[in-house]
Amino acid sequence: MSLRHALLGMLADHPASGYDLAQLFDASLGQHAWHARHSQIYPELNRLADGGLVTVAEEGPRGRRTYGLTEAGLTELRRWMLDFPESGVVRNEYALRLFLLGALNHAEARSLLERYAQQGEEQARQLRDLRSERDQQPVLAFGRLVAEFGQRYFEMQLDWARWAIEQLDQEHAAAGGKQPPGSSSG
Amino acid sequence: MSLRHALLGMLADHPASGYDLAQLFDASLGQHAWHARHSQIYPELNRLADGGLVTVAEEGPRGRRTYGLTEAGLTELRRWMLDFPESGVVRNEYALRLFLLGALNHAEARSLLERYAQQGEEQARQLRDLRSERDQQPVLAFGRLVAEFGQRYFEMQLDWARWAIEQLDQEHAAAGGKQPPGSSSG
DNA sequence: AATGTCATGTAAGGTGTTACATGATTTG
DNA sequence: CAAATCATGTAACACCTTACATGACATT
Repeated sequence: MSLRHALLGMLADHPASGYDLAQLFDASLGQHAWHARHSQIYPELNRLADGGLVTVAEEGPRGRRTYGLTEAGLTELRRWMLDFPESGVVRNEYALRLFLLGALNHAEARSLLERYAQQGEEQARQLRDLRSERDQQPVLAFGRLVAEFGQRYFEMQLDWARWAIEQLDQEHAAAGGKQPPGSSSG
Repeated sequence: MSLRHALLGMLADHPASGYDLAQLFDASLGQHAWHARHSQIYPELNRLADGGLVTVAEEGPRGRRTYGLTEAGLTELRRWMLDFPESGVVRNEYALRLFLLGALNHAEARSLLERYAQQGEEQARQLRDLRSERDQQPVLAFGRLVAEFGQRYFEMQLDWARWAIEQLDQEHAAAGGKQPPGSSSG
């Protein structure tokens, strides 16, 4: 049940409404860590409130409810954060494609890897730009650390993709450009 | 619907039974890309067979059915592989904890980051060892590329975690060791 | 006044996990 | 022959997405 802990964690940083949290997922957490829609967020916030882990800190216009963490909520969040699991949920559609690269022929695999390289380059640049805007403070308290992680991740992706393309080209050349899809010269 | 493409992709490498595929998820794909249990795999294989994307290539003892890809299955797999989505599914319980680091105090955050460092070190070493066993050929055709990706990923995680610990310690020292949980000096 | 954004909710259906269930074959 | 592993399946429940639904407030 990572959704509830994601919500608790965001509220630990600062009080927010379900609407705010949905936007935070879209803008920040959702690309790399976890995502949820408002249809999942609102019921979960109500359950958390029923369980006494969060509380309505403020009511605003249009029925807006700003939630804050309770002591119990913070305790539960910390417990979960420090309970580092042997194997946790990891799902990544992009990484999945890498694992299955063998299904493509040389040209196809190359084009896929080039998109990985391009994506890595773009995203790394975006994060670098974001960080250089000194007046802008991060969305979450330790956003700086996370942004650095993201930047390093995408730089790694770029470097790796370039390396992988080289490998592919070498194998292709060695096989005389006749290598059928699925065959590998380990 | 990434599960079906994960299955198609694994079968593109070599024919396998539902049992084999479940083991492949556990041993390889599941840690980084995608995971599924046998209770999800068997029904999906039957649906894929009904749809003509896979076919029973061989029947063995204990009702074992070895599936292979059909032409239609390979076509669908390639279509999906090259249809690089703007935003795909990414879920990562470990990365989520990083985003929420602000909920912890200095000592707690430090201990979490140390575990990230340790995990990065161990996993990178494992992959390095695996690759140095020259006689051992990879599980999937392009397993070599994926292993390299994994190794670079975990090395990055290790380096980043060490850097993040330094940052944390510096902030802690600057705040005179009195920094309450949740406050950051951006 | 119309349009856009803010704000919350429910319902239906698809995806994924845990638990239950069964039996064949292999190994010690 | 006992235990482990191989091999497939179903059922109940939890989680997540898409679509439907409503209304308040802000902007033009």
